[in-house]
Parts: sequence; structure tokens; C-alpha cells
Amino acid sequence: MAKIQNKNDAITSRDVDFAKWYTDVCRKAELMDYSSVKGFIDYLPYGYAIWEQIQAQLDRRFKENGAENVYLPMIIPSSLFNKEKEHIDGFAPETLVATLGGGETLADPLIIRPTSEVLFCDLYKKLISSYRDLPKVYNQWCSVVRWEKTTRPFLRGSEFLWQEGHCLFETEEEARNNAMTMLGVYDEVGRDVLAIPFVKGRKTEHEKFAGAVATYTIEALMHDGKALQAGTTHYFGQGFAEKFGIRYLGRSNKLEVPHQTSWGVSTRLIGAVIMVHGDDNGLVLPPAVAPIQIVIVPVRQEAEGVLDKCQEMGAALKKLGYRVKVDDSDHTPGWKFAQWEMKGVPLRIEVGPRDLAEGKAVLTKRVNGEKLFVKIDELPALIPDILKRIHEDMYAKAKDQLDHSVVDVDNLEDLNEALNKGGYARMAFCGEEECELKIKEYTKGGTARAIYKEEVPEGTLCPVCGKKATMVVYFAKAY
RNA sequence: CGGGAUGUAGCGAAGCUUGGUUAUCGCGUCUGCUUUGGGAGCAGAAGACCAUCGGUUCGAAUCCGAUCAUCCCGACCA
Repeated sequence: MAKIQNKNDAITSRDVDFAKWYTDVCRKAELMDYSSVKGFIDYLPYGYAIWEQIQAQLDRRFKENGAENVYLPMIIPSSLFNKEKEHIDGFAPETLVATLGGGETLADPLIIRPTSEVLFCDLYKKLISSYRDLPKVYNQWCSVVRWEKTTRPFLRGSEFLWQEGHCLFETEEEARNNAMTMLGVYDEVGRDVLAIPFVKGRKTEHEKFAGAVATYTIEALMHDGKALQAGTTHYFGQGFAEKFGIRYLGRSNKLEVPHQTSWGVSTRLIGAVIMVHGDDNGLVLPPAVAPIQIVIVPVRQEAEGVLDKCQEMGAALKKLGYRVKVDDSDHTPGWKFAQWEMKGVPLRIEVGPRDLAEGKAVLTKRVNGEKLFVKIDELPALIPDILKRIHEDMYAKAKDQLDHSVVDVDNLEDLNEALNKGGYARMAFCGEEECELKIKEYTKGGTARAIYKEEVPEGTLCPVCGKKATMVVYFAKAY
């Protein structure tokens, strides 16, 4: 029987206080710590290792799609930043600006990048002169700073780690395809790596990125019923390129302006993993990003052969490429079980004298507590399938929750009721900003997350203004 | 940025109303012995400029002011 949990180690129940549960998990799974500057966090090894796994998975796919990595400065001269009016109107309120250098006042204050559109434009202006220089598919891994008013670990920080792809193409078609391709990459990483299903689609005018022609998004559903924007891709048209004077000599010997895209995901994905999969025992990590995929816990490790067997199994599994930890610390087995559950390790293997005698081991899946009794000799051959099943179970669980949350409504009262329950509600509307703002006010925070369909049956009216509806949109309350 | 709450050892708290020797307790940590299949037991030990700065006072964790940080609820955004 489970003993009474140590009060100090217990985390707040998910259903009692979801926000508290979230921060408890972040702290107690040792993902991060608060730094001494508001909104800036210390990434601890276990949390950073998750990010490294996510990075590796994304980076490989970006490169498969033609991306090359670059690194641009973290500061932008304000004179340069101010070139694109629509863009700075979106970002100016949340920039951090350096005004002193070496104790001297800077004539042109330096903005710590909140995003690097203008730096990429500045670079591309120098690099592009012929259609032969296109396309350019550059990506940057870096951190950006936005002076946020309220912050939460991984979900919203004054500084966050991300990647930003910035690309130039000859034609609108190529550029639009790139925005969709990268949205597909994000969606795939969600499905195959993070075990997170997304709602995806174009953003409404009101929600789109400052300076973009079109913004596309992937939106996840958290366990508390709120949506989380997990990544966006943008088609910029030629707006930025024109402002920054990027031109090239085209195939017909005329000066042309390239078509531009950008795309990004951030450490917010870590927050999504926590809030989609986590439970009252702590973190639950999908095998593909877990810093430790398998933890081996010896039981009565001082007994003849137990620890040796564990080390031997650990070494064998490591050799096969798995991330394995043999916990030979002198805590009790019960403590270790609880500890590694807190940290979300997908698979636990227990080996004790009894198992040893029978040549077996006990396997426990973090996602559902399912126990398997397997022969130690057969273990290496069974692991791939077991981890695959864990991933599939996690995805199915999340997909089920997402699918069950979606309801179709056709008036404001039903929309409000649906959004208060949590999850997504689909409703036709006209797409006008004014109506979107009214919806937000009426539902106390409901926003358009993504466009579900770009067309509606003949005669469908917007429930807000009564004019012709033009689209069906996923609405939700969001982080 | 508005409303609310909080800040005392690595963690969680008591003490503050009504100022007064050496700041209390639990967990964790360290040492030793016994333990080990769901957060072990006993014994001993170490660990705190009471968030920061300033003020009131003979004397401040305690009263006053400012600042900083964290959490929650709004408004704003990845």
C-alpha cells in the first residue's frame, strides 16, 4: 500500500489548481529555476536536455527541407528596427533597449532582438543580387527578449529560446509553399516526437503577425481546456523586402522583389509537453524527447548480482542507442519510483533478487502505469516496440482529449458556454476584427485560434454582426 | 499595466497583532548503525546577514516607507 506522501514532495493536484500544478512540476522535476531578473529563468540540465532533444528533431527536419543555420547579432540598431512601421508597431512596446555602451550614451540605441526579421532583411540585402542567389532558406537558433508584463516558465518569458527561419523566394507560390511545408514540419514533430496533436490553420487578420500577409499556426489543447499557440509560420509577401530594398535581377533581366517567409517555434513547446501529458504524479515525457528514456531501478541492490545485472542491462541498452539511467543511489526503491515518475521517464525497469532468480524484469510504463513482465534476455529486442507503444498511447490519449473538446456552435451564447467549459468551439463568422473583439469581450477572453474552413455554405451569417460569414474558425481561451 | 496574495535555512512553514537574550518546527543534507518489491527507522551534527534599501526606536524578523521578486485574477503578447 502506498504510504502517506511526504508533504513537501507532493505536488498540487492538477484538478485542484492547474496553475500551481504546472509550476510545481517545473520546479520539482528540476526543469528550471527562477533567476534574479523577472521573467528570466535558469534552465536546469534536465529541462535544457529536453530542449536539446526537441532542437535535434527539428533541426534535422529543417535541413531535410533545405534550411541552413546562421547566427546574426542579438542587437538591432533602432534606426534599422524603425524601418518597418507595421512591424515596429507590433513590437516596440515590448523591446528592451540598450542606451549605454562603455559608459557612453549611444547615439543610436541598440534594441535587444524581440525577433530578427529586420536583421535578416539587412543581411539579405547584401547577399541577394541575382535570381541565382535564390531561394535562401536560413534558420537561426537563438534567444529573443520581449519585455513581457506577466511571465510563466516556458510559456511566456522575457527571454525565450527559439528558432526562427527566414527565407526568400522568387515567386509567391514558392514562398507560400515554404510556409505550408514548415507548418507541416511542426505538425509532424508534434505527432511523431512530442505526441501532441494540433489544430492547425491560418490566423485571422486580427491574430496574424505584425507585418505578415498570412500567418499559419499550430494550436495545442492543454489539460485544463485552454489552447496554446505552439508555433507559427508566416508568408510576408514583398512588404519587408520592399521596405529594406532587397532586390535582385530576375530571369527577364528586370529588378524584382523577392517573396519572404518566416517560421518559429520556441521553448514554449516544453510547456506544451508538460501541460498536455503531465499528471498528478508529475511530468510524463514522450520517449523521443525524454533525456532519460529508461530508468533501471535495482531492488535490494546490495543483494548478490542485482546491481551487476542492472549495470549490464543498462550498458546493453545504451549500446543500442537508448538514453538509460541506472539509479544506484542509496535511496529506497519506493523513493526512486516516485522520483523518476516525477521526472516523467517513459519506462522503468525494476530488477530485484526475485526477478533475477527467474531471469525476468518488471517494466512499468509511465503513461498509464501498465506493468510488463519480460525475460531479461529478450529485453533488447522488445524495447523498440514498447517505446513505440508508449508514444502511440500518449498521442492517442491527447488526440482523444482534443477531439472530444471540439464542438460546433452557431451563436454567441453557445460559444460562450463551450469556451467556459474549455476546449475548442467552431463557429462561422465574418472575419472582421471588430466582431472578433466583440467575441473576446462577450466570452471573457475567447479568441480566434485558427481558421478551420475558408468558406461557408451559401447564406451563412456572422452571429455577431449579422453580415455574411466568410469562414469557420476555431475559438478557444488561450494561454 | 490595474486588482489581490506572498517573501524567515536547500524546501515547506511558525513567530509579526502587543518590538526585548542565543529566531522555532518538519522535510531535506552530513555521520553512524539497522533497512530496501511504492517516497524507511533510530542516534548525533551542520545549516539563517529574517528579500533589498532606508526610516522610527535604547533596541526591529516584528512598526513605517520605497524597491525587487514570485504566485493568482484581468488587460497585452510566442
